[in-house]
Amino acid sequence: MDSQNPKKIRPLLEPEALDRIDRAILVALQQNARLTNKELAARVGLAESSCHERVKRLVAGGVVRGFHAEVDPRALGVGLQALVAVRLARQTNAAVVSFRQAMLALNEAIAVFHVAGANDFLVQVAVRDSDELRDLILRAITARPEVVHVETSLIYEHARNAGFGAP
Amino acid sequence: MDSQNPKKIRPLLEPEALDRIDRAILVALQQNARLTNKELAARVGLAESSCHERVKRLVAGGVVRGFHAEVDPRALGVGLQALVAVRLARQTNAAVVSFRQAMLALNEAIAVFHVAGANDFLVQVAVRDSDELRDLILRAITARPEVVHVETSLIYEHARNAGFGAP
DNA sequence: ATTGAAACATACAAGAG
DNA sequence: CTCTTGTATGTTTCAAT
Repeated sequence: MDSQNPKKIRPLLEPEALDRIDRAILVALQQNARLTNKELAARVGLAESSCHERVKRLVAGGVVRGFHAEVDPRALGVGLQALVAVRLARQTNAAVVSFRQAMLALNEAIAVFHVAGANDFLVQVAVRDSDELRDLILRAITARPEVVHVETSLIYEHARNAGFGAP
Repeated sequence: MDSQNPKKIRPLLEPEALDRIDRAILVALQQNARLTNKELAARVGLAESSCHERVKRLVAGGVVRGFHAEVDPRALGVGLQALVAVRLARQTNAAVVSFRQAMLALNEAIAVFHVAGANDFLVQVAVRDSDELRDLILRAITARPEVVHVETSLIYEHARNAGFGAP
């Protein structure tokens, strides 16, 4: 980890810290990304033009990575969710990359965590029922040669924190 | 679990299945919730007014739960994320509810999974550094009387699946 | 359900205080 | 940062199909 040998020249985002208003904007847009600039400006106590500028800066600077609609999985007929903990035989780069890609290629996968700990991956999946879950795990996970251990936990509830980054 | 004693009368969402166009709308809005209605209509091959109606229906019917901005945690100075697996002493309703609420009250918590398996909860947290992580866990999790076991996994990467519900 | 067009609102850019 | 002006763009309603 030599500072003279930077492996990744990352965009460095924002050297200047985000002020109180920026944070208020981020909190508001996390809760409702479809707020009009007008409403947003009123909430954070700014003129519309200033607010508009700030939002543009936050998006352009990569502070805001995107805007996403949250869809109820039950509406898509997949009311059963699970977290599948996976341990690989060896944590080589090739194994990690190929497993990760395979998981993201699954329509049933909602999110993939690559972690350091007892397991290597946690894959959040949504399926119709337990039959589909079993089938998915056997077909798409257990069957992979790099996988040596799988442990499944049904998800009762998945709550997101509304105001992340508030104070 | 008597069917004559339903604990929750849930909205029942949509009895009618979502058609191909609805799904296309959902996929598009998951990837970019800030698509203009105009662009969205063009993508799914509908007139603006029809598309607008459908989106309204999907939101009103609870199929779309909300629109959220995704914020880069590094921009907020919290570049270290972890998944904290927690086991409770007893899985009573009181213990589960109070632990859940306590976790969601933490600004460091991004998401809380209540699961069935070896553990009872998985809490996704974002902190500045490992010192803050240790402090958070000791102060807000381990210290709780209902908690009997905690296991922390650092998150190397958290990838979201773009087109959930595609086919 | 879907449509096109009118009526309304907003976003966005640029310049001045 | 705020205010303003201006224009382009987008949203929303509605009668008709």
